[in-house]
Amino acid sequence: MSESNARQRGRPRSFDEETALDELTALFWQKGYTQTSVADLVEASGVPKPSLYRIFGSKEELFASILRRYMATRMDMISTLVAHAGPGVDGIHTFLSLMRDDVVSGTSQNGCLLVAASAELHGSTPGFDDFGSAYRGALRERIYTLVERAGGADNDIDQRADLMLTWFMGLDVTTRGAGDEAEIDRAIDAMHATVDTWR
Amino acid sequence: MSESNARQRGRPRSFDEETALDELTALFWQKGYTQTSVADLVEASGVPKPSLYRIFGSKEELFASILRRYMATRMDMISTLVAHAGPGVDGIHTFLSLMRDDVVSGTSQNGCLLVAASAELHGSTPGFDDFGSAYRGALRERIYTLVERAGGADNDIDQRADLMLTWFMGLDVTTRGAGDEAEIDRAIDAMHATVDTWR
DNA sequence: CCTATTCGATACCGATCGGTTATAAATGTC
DNA sequence: GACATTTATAACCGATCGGTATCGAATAGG
Repeated sequence: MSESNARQRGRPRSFDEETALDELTALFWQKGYTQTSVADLVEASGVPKPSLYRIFGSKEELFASILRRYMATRMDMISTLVAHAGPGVDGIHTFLSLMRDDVVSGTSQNGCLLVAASAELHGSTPGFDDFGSAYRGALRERIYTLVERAGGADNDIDQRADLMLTWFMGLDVTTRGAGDEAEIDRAIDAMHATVDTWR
Repeated sequence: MSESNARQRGRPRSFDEETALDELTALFWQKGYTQTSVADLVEASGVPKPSLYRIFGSKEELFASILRRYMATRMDMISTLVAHAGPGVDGIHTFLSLMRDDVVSGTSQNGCLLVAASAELHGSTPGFDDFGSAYRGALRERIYTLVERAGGADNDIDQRADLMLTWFMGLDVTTRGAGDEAEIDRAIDAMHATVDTWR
């Protein structure tokens, strides 16, 4: 509570922190963690280098902050999609259509940042593996509620959620990997067809 | 034909090229392309640095050679799995079981190198995106023949192959992302359940 | 034994890496 | 207007990056 508007004395910042975080996120998203240099970050965000380190500590801590922030907004977005999807098998179809919009022409044209980051940093930079499994866990919860509202036996619901979760990560890979629109549509249509058998 | 045994004059090499390639592949596979330095490669493979550059040209060309080599062996392996799987829906179940062995205790515990590489280098290092789409294309051919032998309408076969392809990439992500054995089993069991509906 | 040839060991290169250290420029407070 | 405080500018740091050049060691052909 006492934190907001607490910045009064001293020279004002030349950048907006949220805007800068958006641009930092976009750059990491495009090029990956390792391939993005601090000089790149400074140039793209307009945040001076000493300020970057004063605020975030290091490149690694900055990336961790960005991943946390991204995780929160992405989970909010997926929760919203699930909420808008409605109940029943039709709700899943609606959800898939909404996801298609985001993947084809929305913000997720480079796949999921968390998937890319955990895949890139696994085995070389410890402390980032947790992001990947946390993402899969949070994503599964939302997919589960979506699938649950379509009915079926408990065991079926679990397995359908697991299938859709794994499929979802595969769609991320396809999206990032320069997959053209037709390839993405084939992947999504295939899921549509499978969902149809859940009626 | 005239190429084999052509290396005669000059000081003999202190390393076996195929063995070295295996170790270079393993290192790139673990740490990713960017996070692996040439010094790491030299240390892990035993190939002196000048020899690395004399034979492969550059780090980037070396990685391209390794990806081509990996692609060939991986496709051979998957073709073998498909061949051993046999016809019918049961063949797909067998295929999934064989895949599980490779993912859990085989050579693919870090996921697919091509998936990781194209995801890492996309957007930063041009010329590697093709590997990803080529991999998905070649993989889809093999999955298609597997699914085709289980029967069904042409349209169904196409969509089932697309589903299984996307699922497959998702399994790669799960495998690489420090997914424990139980999580991998859930992903595979979910596919088993879906395949059961194809009878 | 001499030469051509191929490779290994070592040192080296400029560039870039992530990160820091002045010092000056703005602000609010009094 | 003096002062404390926060930020921006710019130069700078050692380390490491990918890549190369030099030179000696090891082989085959003659």
